[in-house]
Amino acid sequence: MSVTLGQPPAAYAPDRPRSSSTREALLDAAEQLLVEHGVAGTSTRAIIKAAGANLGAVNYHFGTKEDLVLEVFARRLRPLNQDRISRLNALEAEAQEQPVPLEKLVEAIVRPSVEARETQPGTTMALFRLICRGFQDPNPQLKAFLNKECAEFATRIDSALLRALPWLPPQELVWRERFLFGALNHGLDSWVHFDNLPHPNPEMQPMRPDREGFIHRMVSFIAAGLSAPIA
Amino acid sequence: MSVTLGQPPAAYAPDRPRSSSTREALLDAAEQLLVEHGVAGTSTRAIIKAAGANLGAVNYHFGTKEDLVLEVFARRLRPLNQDRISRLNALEAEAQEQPVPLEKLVEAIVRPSVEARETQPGTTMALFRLICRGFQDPNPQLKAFLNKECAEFATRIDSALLRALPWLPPQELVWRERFLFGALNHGLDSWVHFDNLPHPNPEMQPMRPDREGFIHRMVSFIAAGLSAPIA
DNA sequence: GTCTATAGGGGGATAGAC
DNA sequence: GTCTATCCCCCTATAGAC
Repeated sequence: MSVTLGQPPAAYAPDRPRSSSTREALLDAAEQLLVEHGVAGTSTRAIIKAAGANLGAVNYHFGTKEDLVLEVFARRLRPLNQDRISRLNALEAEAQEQPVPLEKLVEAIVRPSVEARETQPGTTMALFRLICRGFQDPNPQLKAFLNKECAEFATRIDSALLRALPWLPPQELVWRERFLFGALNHGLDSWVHFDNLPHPNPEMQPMRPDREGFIHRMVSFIAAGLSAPIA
Repeated sequence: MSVTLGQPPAAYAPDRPRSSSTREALLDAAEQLLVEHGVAGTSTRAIIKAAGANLGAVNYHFGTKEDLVLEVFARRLRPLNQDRISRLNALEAEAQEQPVPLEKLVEAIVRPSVEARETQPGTTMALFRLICRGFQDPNPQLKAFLNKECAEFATRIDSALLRALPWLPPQELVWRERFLFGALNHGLDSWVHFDNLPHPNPEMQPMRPDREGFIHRMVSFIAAGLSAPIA
């Protein structure tokens, strides 16, 4: 029952987005689906379908679904934290042994997240939403992996903040940093997925600030919180 | 091949926690599993197994898995927001037409979350973690449902905060409230699931404050952030 | 109200052809 | 490196007995 003999094997989805390889296509497709549906809500089959690949390719390139998911996170987190560390290096070089001003440090945390779209080709803002959620994911392995990826930057920012806030006991900084990252993650999520739902109070109908306006608002709130007097 | 004829039908898990009904058992079991594994990571079968019930019971009492999940949230959110509104009423009565001080308002937001375990019998602290994650769940229906459940309190706290911060444009408050709830959710999550992982800097090895200490730290940070000067 | 049985659809992983 | 076929599992929802 052979027909049209000699026809070359056709790609299954000839108009799928072209990536440099199947591996990249899988990562790109997985990233978008994870953003939309979360880790537990995304199946390997959905990923391969969106990537125009097949089940075997996941096993070949990543081993398991979980390894693929971790690489999706790592691919974006590595340059993000590198950017943060570079900014910290620049600030500390500029300050010449003096403590770096608090607002500058907070900006070094916040800005790379907001600007990732521009500094990392292919990154969508929605990606950061995924990272935010990852830190609260029920899967403890994912949480541990993300913490490991951020460990170097975390150590650096800890000591810089302690120098900027010399009157603050280190034990207090630990908790304030957690509030900081909560505000950052949730605020960024709100900004990226801004939905102009009608507000009961028309005066408070939210407006979406531009990038610099958003960074400024975030830095102001966080710097004030970090500087709060202690009892 | 019948054996031990006449033996009464045994419960599948005779030592399971006794609730007032199958319905309550399902809600209790679902709540714990949702906290541990998230919405997409929790199956109806896992719920019925933990509750010592059967698949039909879910359909009978709730209709679908999703309806069960929404009721798990609603059962805890209703009294939580009632508590917040009651505190707000008391503060406004006490202030007699004057604006309520900012710290008092923030405490009315924070304290019911932290104290839910005591004011709502059966509530575990972990439950709040679930609610926090629900607001970032990929399922938009869940997010919309939670927003609806919190709408009354949200309206009330908006106007109270605007009175306490008369110099702050309402448009600015909108964003600061989002930072607020991010800090609250993430901070509470850290406190409830405090894991004493070794910190690279021994000085910053975190200690878990008691309930009042935690509320105080949270209120200080948030009140300072809300009061930050505007450009 | 409670339970069993079953329908009907995906799920992850892998073996082995090409 | 890529793909198909397949194993065996778990999923939700429902029909209908008790």
